[in-house]
Amino acid sequence: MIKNLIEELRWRGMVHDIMPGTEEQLNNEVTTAYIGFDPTSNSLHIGSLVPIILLVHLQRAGHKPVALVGGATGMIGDPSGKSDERNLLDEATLNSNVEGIKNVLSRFLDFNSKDNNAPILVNNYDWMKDFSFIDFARDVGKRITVNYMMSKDSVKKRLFGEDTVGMSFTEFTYQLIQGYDFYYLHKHFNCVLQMGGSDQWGNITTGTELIRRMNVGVDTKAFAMTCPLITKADGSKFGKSEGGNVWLDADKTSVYKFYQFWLNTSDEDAEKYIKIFTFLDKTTIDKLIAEHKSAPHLRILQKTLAEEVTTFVHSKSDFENAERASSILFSKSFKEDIQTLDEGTFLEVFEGVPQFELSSTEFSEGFDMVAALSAKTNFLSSNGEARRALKENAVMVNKEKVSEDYILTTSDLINNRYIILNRGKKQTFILKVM
RNA sequence: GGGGAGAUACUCAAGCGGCCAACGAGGACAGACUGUAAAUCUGUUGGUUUCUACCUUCGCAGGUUCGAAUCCUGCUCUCCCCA
Repeated sequence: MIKNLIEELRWRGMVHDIMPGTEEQLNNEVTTAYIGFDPTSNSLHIGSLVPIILLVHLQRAGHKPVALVGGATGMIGDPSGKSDERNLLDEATLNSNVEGIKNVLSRFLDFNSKDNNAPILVNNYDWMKDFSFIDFARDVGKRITVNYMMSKDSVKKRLFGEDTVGMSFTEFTYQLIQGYDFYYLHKHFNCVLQMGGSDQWGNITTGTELIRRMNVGVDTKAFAMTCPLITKADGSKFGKSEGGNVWLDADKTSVYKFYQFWLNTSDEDAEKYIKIFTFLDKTTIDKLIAEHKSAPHLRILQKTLAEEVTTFVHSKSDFENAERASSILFSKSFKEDIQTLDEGTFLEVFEGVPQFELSSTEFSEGFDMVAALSAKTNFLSSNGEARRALKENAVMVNKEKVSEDYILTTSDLINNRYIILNRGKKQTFILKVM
């Protein structure tokens, strides 16, 4: 019934720190464990994919996952990993963020399930909102010494770091509030394990400590486990594409872009990511890695990674469209391939590619490249940028390089209607003449 | 409360009366090479543009000057030292 979760996570490279006894606990009985999500935005990006996947692994291993949305903690601001004091969000924003995050989480975990290890979703605002400051100070604050709190890295870094910016009392309190969450879930849901990214270790252990001190004399179980933060081999920040975050929401990051993000993973990272971001078993992954090594130019790892993650986050058909769009846009026989698509398929396949519609009269008046890239369409942020791109020899019309003086005509139209514009190989735009 | 330092483009960071849309570094984007990889080399990195000029930007508001990111006054904010 229960599978060895920790062993599974270990070979995937998803265990960073683990409290002694955690593995035994998970192997002995169905265990309730939680992970918190910060409502700093109204959706989640791929940075939150790891904790989501952890919860799914947890459930698949037969345990009960709890997803906590930090409606209360979001009002405070977690100092972990931050070198600056955070700006506070107003309540309205926070509420809509909480809702947005609940929606995203619901796509991966079925909170309506009736199974006995069904996932549950909680919001810490529900139990924090009526907790008075005095009560909190007496019941919670009294249990933990300031000395203990100060020893946490997140605090030390802000107090004694190189360029200290100081830290407000508000943020200092954060770990206590998060610690209380764990205590609350422990008490009301028998939740004995908190997981999270490695930057959460300090906050999580404050929780286990608090649980022990609030249950003096009782044999209390409380465990912690963190997974490594996702890094990239070249040291740049994981999860950014063309300067922006990669979101789990098709409205914010199109499926095409999402798919492209994973496809562009470097060899070195792909090997690591396929273990973390997919649910493929060890044999399959080992085989893929071996295949990739013998023929790296085929990019089997990247393709499988992109397929698996896109299907998990979006859907099989979304993945198929994104893959088809990609294979056409990057095809050597682009002209022929594109002709084979009928109108409906064309639109479906290129759904995630930025598009602009214009009337045929507008078009026949003569469309120069600056107009097509920016002035009329806003594909690029300014005419200047369009000119720059043209000067850099980076612009293609239907995959053929053009210069600034090129004028678009009806002979450029594909299927009498579309023109594919490229800025570099990776930025594609579609011009639709109606 | 007293004393000192500072606020410059995405970030760090020069500039200290005209030569400043502002050195340099990082990042980002692009070109070449490749495998839509990595590394490397190169270019670009405020806006409009008839490519020449103009417009907006160096914390905020005023002032001095032919002319200010640079000088003066006030304000706001940040950091450091002393009490």
